[in-house]
Amino acid sequence: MPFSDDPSATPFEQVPKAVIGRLSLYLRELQYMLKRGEKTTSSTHLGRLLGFSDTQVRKDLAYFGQFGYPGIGYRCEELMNAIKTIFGTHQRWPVALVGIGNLGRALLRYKGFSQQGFEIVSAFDIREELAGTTINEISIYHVDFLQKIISKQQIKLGIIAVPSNAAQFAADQLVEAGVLGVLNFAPVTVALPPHIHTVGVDLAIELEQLAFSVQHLQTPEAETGG
Amino acid sequence: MPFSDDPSATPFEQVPKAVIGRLSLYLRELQYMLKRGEKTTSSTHLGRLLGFSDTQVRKDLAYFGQFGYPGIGYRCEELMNAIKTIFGTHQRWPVALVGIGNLGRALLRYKGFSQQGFEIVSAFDIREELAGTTINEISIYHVDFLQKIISKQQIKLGIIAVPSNAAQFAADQLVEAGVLGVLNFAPVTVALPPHIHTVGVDLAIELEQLAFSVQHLQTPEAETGG
DNA sequence: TAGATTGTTAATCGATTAACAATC
DNA sequence: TAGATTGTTAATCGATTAACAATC
Repeated sequence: MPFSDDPSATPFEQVPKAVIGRLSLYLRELQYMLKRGEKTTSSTHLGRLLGFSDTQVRKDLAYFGQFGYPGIGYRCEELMNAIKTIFGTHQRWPVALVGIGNLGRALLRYKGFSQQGFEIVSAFDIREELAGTTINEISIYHVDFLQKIISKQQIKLGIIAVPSNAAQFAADQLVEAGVLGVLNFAPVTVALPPHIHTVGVDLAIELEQLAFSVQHLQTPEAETGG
Repeated sequence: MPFSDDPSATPFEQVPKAVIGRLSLYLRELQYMLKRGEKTTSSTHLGRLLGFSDTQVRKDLAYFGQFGYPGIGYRCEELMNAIKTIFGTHQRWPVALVGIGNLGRALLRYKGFSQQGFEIVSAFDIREELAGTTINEISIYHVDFLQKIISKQQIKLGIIAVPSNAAQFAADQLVEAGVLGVLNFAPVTVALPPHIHTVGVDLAIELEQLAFSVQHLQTPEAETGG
């Protein structure tokens, strides 16, 4: 019964960043396989679904230990659980959201987060009239209470969905409240202390990448999947 | 007056994919600089804002030609225009949206697209009751009319914001209508012909990446910025 | 057994960085 | 001029791929 504290596992810092991105995709596929009642899969099968080579799938997983059975492949449920453990999403992560505009509202109602082990537990906006209301049973507070509430709830992940000119302020508030990871949907770079992790998602940039490819590239290999 | 058809430029197919991602970030920063009235910048300055080295900024730009002035740096407006030309966003791209749920509605109201040269010109949903309505002045049609409308409007980029189980159908429809690039927000991998470009944005996966970093990584280097 | 498939090593390929002459 | 900064080459570093013994 191999696992992520396998002696053959590579220290996490030495795992290429791209591997972590693909790991999420493997997890997603495994979850669909399980829904369809599939018990086992293989590196070839998983790779074909996602546009990667079988070698790459095996190598990626090998960074974390030995999960497969020669001659058989991988047991879907076992591998899914192993990957969830690597991400820490076998347990629930409470998340805070700042900014209840169009995008913020959509995020509050998005089903996909809870399916992957994340739950937005509190939301904040600067507009007084939103304070005290709820969306999808999630309470909205005035941003003045952000620090107190987030530090009390020991929330470690925050989502920024405010206008660009408020993004740095929102990020600073989150960090002061003890958040360690920030998912930033504002199309602006925020400057944060070195120990804080940031992922930026700029919706227009995603289209830009696509526009470049469509114009200039002939055959797309596997493009960004997450 | 250097430009992207510079003789020193590398063929687009040989440009590393990661470079294109960073190019979008350079463009975004340049636009903010211009708003602030800054006339010139340098590879060091641009790099520091984004967490890249000056060498990397210069090397990235060098794939496309010579845009800088030794001893001076880069003229913001000139470089911005050059990058826009590379992306093709000096002209407007019409875009189609499929799926008017929470996320679709947010995308219809999102200001960021038009700022970067994209415009959602038509939207589609399977629910009869939405057909004929508009959001943000964008007409919503029944998905039965998707092919006719998109091919007539010669739309080349499509956005998928439907539930996972409808994503493959939506993608197929878009491709049949002549779309060449698909931005997919459904948390599922869609299978498409080899000449079609896809970018997948899975909101939960972004949080997963963050969760991994927060748990296992000490000092984040520059993380995904777009 | 034969066929399938793993985990791992070594070889290849690609991307980043350091260094520096050329330029303003 | 001296200081700043580019574009580019060569060296380094990192990631992917091919090959294959081991296993079921």
